[in-house]
Amino acid sequence: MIIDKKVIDPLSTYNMALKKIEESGIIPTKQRRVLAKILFEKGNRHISAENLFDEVKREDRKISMATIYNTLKQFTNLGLIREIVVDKNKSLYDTNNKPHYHLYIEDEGKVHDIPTDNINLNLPSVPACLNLHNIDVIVRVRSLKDDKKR
Amino acid sequence: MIIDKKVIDPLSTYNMALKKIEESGIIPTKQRRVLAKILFEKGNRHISAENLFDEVKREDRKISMATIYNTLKQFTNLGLIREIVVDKNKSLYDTNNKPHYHLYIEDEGKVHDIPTDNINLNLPSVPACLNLHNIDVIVRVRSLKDDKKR
DNA sequence: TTACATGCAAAGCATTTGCAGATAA
DNA sequence: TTATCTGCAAATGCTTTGCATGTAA
Repeated sequence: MIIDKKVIDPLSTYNMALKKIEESGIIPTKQRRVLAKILFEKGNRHISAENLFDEVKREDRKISMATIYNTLKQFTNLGLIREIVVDKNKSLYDTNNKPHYHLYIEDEGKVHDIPTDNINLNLPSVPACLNLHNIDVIVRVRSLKDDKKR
Repeated sequence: MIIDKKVIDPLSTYNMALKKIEESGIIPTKQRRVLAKILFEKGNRHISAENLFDEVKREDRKISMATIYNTLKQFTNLGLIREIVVDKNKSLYDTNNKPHYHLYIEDEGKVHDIPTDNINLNLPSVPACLNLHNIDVIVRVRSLKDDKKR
């Protein structure tokens, strides 16, 4: 299996995000710029609200959880990031907005991208009364070492 | 697209569940029998803890939410049902324990089964260090009438 | 100046847990 | 009898919200 670790021009992704924020009518405040930087400068990420909070702190800044949640929702609505539902206990946000699937390592809580061309998904067409929104594919695995658990 | 509505011998599914409960060492108490009946007698279902609670009430019984949650977890551990994560706000439990995928109608919160042979999923093999647990495929759709929303 | 954004603390909500009383075998 | 189960109420943990204060343009 090939796990996608390719970083697709992170700087331009960040700049594109900033541009989208400006164009969208919301103010590119300090907080939003800091969060966009963390989200997009390092390439494709799968990050939780709490992780984001910690990374902000690591840069000697502070952004409240309320703002982080608000911003994540706004960025999601702008199509900059995508919420991925792999575990009901914690929302993860995916900065890769190109089509791809996910490999979820359950005992580590880690998510990796799988390029769509690694999965041959031959879906019959959706009925006319329904609007296809997305197809989520989550390959759930466990590290062998933790196999006894659960 | 063919949505699987086929009911696969619900009575025997219920009996198999009862048998599995007895064999597993947990006591087949009144509450567990009532819940197994609701879950398995009507064929394949996708039900939440709250829905279950209401259905119990509709039969002029009462089982506490604590017991419903505990029982759902036990049944999941026995492999009788499977937790499906389509929306982080509510857990759904799937009584169909054969391989299949899901069609999720987002604006209705409804889930339908899709037979695996309707989706051609050609997955490369998983590395030896990882243990394949499950592959979730969720086809997310919206009713056209609700398309303006969100 | 003024609409919009932030952040604190409180609220909300699904789920879990502690524990005393109840029940199955 | 005794281990196990049930159910209440309280606790938990993530997420959202109300609202006073702060900020960008």
